[in-house]
Amino acid sequence: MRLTTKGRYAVTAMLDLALHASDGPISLADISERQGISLSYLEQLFAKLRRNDLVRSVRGPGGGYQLNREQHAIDVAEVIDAVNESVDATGCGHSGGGHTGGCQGGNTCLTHHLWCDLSSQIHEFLSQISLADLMARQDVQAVAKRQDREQQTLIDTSLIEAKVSA
Amino acid sequence: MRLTTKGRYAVTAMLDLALHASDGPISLADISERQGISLSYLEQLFAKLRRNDLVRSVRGPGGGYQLNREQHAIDVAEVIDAVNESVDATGCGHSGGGHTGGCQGGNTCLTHHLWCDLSSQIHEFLSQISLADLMARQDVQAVAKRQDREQQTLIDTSLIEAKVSA
DNA sequence: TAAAAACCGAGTGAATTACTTGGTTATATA
DNA sequence: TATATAACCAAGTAATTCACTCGGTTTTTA
Repeated sequence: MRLTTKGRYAVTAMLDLALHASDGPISLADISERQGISLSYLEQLFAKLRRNDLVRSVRGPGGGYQLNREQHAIDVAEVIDAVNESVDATGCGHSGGGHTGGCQGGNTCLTHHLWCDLSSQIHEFLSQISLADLMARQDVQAVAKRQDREQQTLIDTSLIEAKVSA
Repeated sequence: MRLTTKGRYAVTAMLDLALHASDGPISLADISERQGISLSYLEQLFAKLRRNDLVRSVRGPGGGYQLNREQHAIDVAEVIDAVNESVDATGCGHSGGGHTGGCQGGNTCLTHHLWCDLSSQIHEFLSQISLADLMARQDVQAVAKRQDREQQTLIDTSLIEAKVSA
């Protein structure tokens, strides 16, 4: 279980999808705008999310991505695991444990089991939080509301600019 | 609380110090041999550990490093924090939380509080584990015993080689 | 037919990791 | 007092990852 900004981006994007689920398919351009993540990076992340059956895509105009399961049936841990899929399995790290490398020559290192414990601890924590849980949080609601307002402002502004240039 | 191999190396090295505390100061060369970590890298890590008062050094022949506190008074979290000391404090991440960056323009991102929760969860877990706790673990005892045997074999071998070349 | 969107691959600058090289200083011991 | 040991220090470096850019193609709707 690697914990990097990559996984955070993925969870943020998935949560954005969940929050706007009622609007039909959501384009990555929308998510990019709202969450401040580059479009191409989102494309890479969603390719992995799609491969892991966490989202489904609709192509063409009006298309975008949708959650492939109910919001309470997707947990944070699997979102992070999906984008971190990197099959190395080198060293002593029996895949899944998260502790790959660090043990020399097939021998477990001193702290091997500690990291395994920690890894499962983190996994346990994150697998008990679903997208539905996140959506119910007050802080998430507040941020989401602000982001929608900001995006609307952007749209209005560009409409005005379009009229001015016409 | 960043979790990388860097922190793991540091904890492994500190645990090695704790396990051989009765032998007086331990040289980094010994730790390097036993734990398979490069000497210079250890030097860098121990410079930070020393700066954080986790170890003290003895220079000259027979010198090395010793724990600067009792084994039960040093926990895993502070060892990791010591080697990860990188004062950025950019973005929304109020230092200590661990979630730096990811929030655009001073605004907290959707999952800001989630990562703060997780970070404190991990910190909580690791701060409750002392070097003494680690030493008491059976798996650690077993690995330590094997490592000492291996090192002794190396010493014996080089002694024989020295005699042969003489 | 044009535009919107997913899909795809290659490349890139910045940061980090783990390490190497090549020193200097301090100190115990022969 | 000479020598070896070991901490201490600074610079550089290959490999990896991250987050992103660029330049496409394919599918689908209007």
